[in-house]
Amino acid sequence: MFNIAEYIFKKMSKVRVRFAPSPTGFFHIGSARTALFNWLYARHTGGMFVLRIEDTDDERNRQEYLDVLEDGMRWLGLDWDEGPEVGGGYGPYFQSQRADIYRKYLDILRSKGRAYDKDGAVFFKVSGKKQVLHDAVYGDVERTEEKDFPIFRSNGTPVFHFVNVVDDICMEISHVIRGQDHLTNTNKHIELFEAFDAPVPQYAHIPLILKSQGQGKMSKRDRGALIEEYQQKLFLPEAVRNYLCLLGWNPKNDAEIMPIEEIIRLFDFRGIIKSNARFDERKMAHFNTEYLRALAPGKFDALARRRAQEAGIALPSDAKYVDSVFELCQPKTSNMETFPALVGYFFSDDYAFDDVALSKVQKKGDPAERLKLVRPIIEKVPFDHDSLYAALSELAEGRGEKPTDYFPAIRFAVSGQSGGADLFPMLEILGREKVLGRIDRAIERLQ
RNA sequence: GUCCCCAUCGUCUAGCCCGGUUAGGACAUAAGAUUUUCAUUCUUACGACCAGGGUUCGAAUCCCUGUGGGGACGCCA
Repeated sequence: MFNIAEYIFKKMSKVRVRFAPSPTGFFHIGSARTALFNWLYARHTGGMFVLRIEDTDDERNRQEYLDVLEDGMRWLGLDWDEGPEVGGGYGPYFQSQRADIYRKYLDILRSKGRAYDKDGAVFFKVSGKKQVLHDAVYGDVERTEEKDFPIFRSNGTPVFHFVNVVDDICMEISHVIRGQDHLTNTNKHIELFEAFDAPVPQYAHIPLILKSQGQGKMSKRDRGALIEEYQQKLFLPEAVRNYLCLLGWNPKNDAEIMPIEEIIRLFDFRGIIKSNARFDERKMAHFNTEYLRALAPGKFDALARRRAQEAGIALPSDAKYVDSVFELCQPKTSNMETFPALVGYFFSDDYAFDDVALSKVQKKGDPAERLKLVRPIIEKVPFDHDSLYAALSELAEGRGEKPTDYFPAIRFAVSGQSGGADLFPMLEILGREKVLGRIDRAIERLQ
């Protein structure tokens, strides 16, 4: 759908936002959410999303750490318009390559008498005036920055507050969307912008993500805190992204699971929440399940194969067999972590008999007895749903029971479990011979 | 310690700006219905306006105080 008004609006957009992480070797969920909100705002307004790397620490193996970050962002679908790999007219996009620029800007401050040396470092002289920050989320916040602060260390390297502001000026950043932990730092930044006679960008501080349990904000060590975890566990990135959108933002219409295009359309500062949000891995898991079940079969198939191989399941060369198993099990899949257990018995006769499952099955009568009665049916009756069900019904009726009374025992014999794929399709996929063998083996083991 | 921000079910939140709702939705939990097993789905239940003062005929909504939670005060970013 082409909307001419929207097209013109986006062409005229001067919005430039940036995500400026320092490569630490981790991609924290809070950082990811900050990147996401910047990206959403850029896409909503038709502006530019800049990725700038704050790599001032030379000690680290930058490439490897950078890869984690870039992989994570690509995985989440957060493509940047300017920055590493893609370039742009405001480079370089690595702070480690901008030393000359920082010296130049330091000279400006010196010439204005706003910078002075102390203990070998360079300090910025604050105005000491009360300032009002007009934050797009928190409204007007009054505060005074009282202490001069260092902008160059005694080893000659520039400090975060300084480089952050200088880069934002150089890159013509129009909106700064960042974590609420920077709210009180903003006074330092405004002081700096004003000292350079540069326009202060529009700020939008977003709430922090708190640990699901205990005190404080989410830290690297908390479970579920790293994007890498979700990549490894084969979460669907769309699900993670969708959940993250709703942590600290709300579309005000009760919608939760929705396509990213819809979120981009609805995203605005008005919907951003002021209070910090606690991370809920259960809700996140629910989103993942929903997305998994709605996934196009071809995509699910690829994911399933990857997970099966990872789990050491030897998939047969018969692609039709594998496909039919995955197709049958997709609606029962809640996550890819436990997926191997869901399908393992389709690919190996060496599957475990689950104790908990067994006790459930035993509540419906002695499974060994039931299997003995079922065996002749499996052996002789045509191996299709209608015939098997009819024969099972007849058997049950003769004993004053229902056919479903026999389901759990059969399922358990064939899969070692009490739940999983639909029973008859499962039997048909496995085939008569295998089912028979498994029933015999189960009778033996259960006696 | 100083400063800043926040405050609705266990959790994420709508409602608040512009006072009048049986305070709505989602996750989780429980029960029931549907189902040819297991699931799904559907229905229902459970469950909240932090406290105290104002203002008002009337306060979740406006004001103040307290309490609680979070954050910032680094030659970290």
